[in-house]
Amino acid sequence: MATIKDVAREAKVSIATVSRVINQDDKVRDKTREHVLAVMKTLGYQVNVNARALSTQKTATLGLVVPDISDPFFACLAKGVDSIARQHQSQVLLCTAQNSSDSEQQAIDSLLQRRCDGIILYCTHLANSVLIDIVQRYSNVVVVARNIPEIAENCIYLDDELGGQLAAEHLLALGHSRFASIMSELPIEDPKHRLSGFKTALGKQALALIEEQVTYGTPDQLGGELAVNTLLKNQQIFTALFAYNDAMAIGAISALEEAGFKVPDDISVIGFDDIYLAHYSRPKLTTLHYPVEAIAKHAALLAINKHTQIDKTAHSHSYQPTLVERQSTAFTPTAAAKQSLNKNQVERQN
Amino acid sequence: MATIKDVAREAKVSIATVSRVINQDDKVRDKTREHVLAVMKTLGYQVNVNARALSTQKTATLGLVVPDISDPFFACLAKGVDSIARQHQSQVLLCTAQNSSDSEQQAIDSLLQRRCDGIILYCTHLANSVLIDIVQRYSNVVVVARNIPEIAENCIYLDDELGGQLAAEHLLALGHSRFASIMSELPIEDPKHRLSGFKTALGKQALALIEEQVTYGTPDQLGGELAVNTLLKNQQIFTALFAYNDAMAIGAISALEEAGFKVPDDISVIGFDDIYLAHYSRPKLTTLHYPVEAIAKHAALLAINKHTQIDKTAHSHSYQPTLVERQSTAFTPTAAAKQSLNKNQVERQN
DNA sequence: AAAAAAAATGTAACCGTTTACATTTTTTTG
DNA sequence: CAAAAAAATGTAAACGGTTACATTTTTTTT
Repeated sequence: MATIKDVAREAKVSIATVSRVINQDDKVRDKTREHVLAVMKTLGYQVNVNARALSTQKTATLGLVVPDISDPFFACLAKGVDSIARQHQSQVLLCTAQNSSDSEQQAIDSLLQRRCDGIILYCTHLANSVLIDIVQRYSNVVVVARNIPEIAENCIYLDDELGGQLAAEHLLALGHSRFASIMSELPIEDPKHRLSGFKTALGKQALALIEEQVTYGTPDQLGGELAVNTLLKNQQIFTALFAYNDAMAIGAISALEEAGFKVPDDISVIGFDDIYLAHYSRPKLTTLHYPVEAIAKHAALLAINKHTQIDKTAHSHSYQPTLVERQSTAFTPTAAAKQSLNKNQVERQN
Repeated sequence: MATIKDVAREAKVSIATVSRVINQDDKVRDKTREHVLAVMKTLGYQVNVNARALSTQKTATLGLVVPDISDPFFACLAKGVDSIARQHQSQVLLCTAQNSSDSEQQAIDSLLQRRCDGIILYCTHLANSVLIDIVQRYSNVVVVARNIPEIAENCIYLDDELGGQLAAEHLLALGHSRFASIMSELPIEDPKHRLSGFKTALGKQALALIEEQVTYGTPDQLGGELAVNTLLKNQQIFTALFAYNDAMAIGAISALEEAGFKVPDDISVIGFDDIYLAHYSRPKLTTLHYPVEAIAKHAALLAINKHTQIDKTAHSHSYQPTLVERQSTAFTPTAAAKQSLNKNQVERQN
């Protein structure tokens, strides 16, 4: 592949002049520039950005670590990061970590070794202490979906506790009183926070969610199916189910319908994330919207130190989920009856 | 960030020795190695792979261009490429091209500039002539989902024509005789091939698909909805619908049910790709399986010139789709009646 | 048209590695 | 224990760019 030297030789100018043409420096005579550009074209010259990075100490690269890029949630995250990268003439270097802390550590090392201008981490296995160490050493690292006090400035996360509360409040408003939940078994904090928020809101109505009504599984469709089957096998009775995410919720609906329950007529199911799966499924999922693209963008800007472009009035480091009502939740049969009674009364009054 | 010089100075050895430690060269005394490793650790040293790339002319990077990473089809493609990259101690550099040939060209340039060891392209806008030029100049470029004779050795693609045929044969076997199709409006060849195969198979039964029974849209859920609505508005009558991909098929089902048709009872819908959407949707989609991960892996190996690891007996440069029967297709009402008649007769005979 | 000022171009050091080759140190051999 | 052989370490040139500074060329001024 042609180098700057080849171009310089061919164009009979110095490499400095070629470099100026490449970098659109205006201190080049038009005639020279055109000549050099022509030579570059015939040689198919492409600047070597690795060499440039060495001398400028900038790589125009944003590193991203996610567990699995084929999961639509992370694909959306990647999309958000990519859009910021694009705005800053940068590219995304994608690392998938295969669900182990070793693999996550490796991914991070390889991004550091590439001297990414910024690094965004969605880690599900690495311990807080490791992340703290990394962020303190390398300040261009941002941690997504974790709230670690020691490195609060480099964390962007969703208020999962609030999400759990909103889910519970929605189901309570529909008249439900018997709940169950299926959560992710991964060693991260989100499921704990979501569940804790859910329980808090139930507690306010003097309702509870006991241990037997919660089962765990992998945060995907299959995990949802299995988790619901465990609930059913254990004879748990419930009319409303809170799932860790949309994929699990969809798996849950499958398993429930397989078992003869109608969603939402017999059982209401609420998901989390609001990735586009939620639209595709039948019934369309009621879920909590996770502003993942906004979070991704915020994280990316933070990572490349473009704080100025972040709308700080709108968001601190914490984002809030919002309820999206679709068709997988409904009034409980009894509540529905009451509701229609009320409606009749209202109609009669009119 | 610490450099090799810092380590050398601190460890009181030459940079060559440090380099040998980094690269696990065995010509280093154990004692020296341990000492250097210790210094590297305290300094938090990470090798600068850009500098290394300059000197070794290898970047351990695989470039990938796709239209949109949040589309699960491309996310699967990325996953396949990533898995090969991982096997070769490499990383994936992801470029999304925003549905324009300019954007695609830019993405390719930026990957060339990074001197990726191999480059995999899924381009939906760039003309064949441009791709031919690129591949002829840079032999480590592989084009996915295109069959361009001039650069056949660097193309990996699906036999879309066969896919269309299989779809038609499946619907014919279910007794259908009135067809419609919704295809992608993007300027690529896949939809043409799929439709052509579909028509060929219909032709063999002296059936046809006229122009009015085909509408076009963006290859996503919304595009599917709109395309079906156009069909319905134009009073097209059909009992079987062939969609360009699963997302359009799901959109189509939405629109059909909205219009009062039951899928598959009134109208059968067949998709294409068999991405996991196909499982999530209700009814689960009958579709043509697109071995996208296998194709991605094959392309990645080809791009990094590891021909030896490709199972050539199993696959040339062309892959074949396979029919996956799920629940979105069924016998036509009349055929269903006949079928049950046959069944009764068989039962009576027994 | 010569001198001064401005613009264009060139020279060379540097970025952080790897690696062939030179040199020094250690081990083996007789 | 000295010489030879082997092993370990160091030196310096490359890799392909950028850029401060020096030099040359062109333009402006008088």
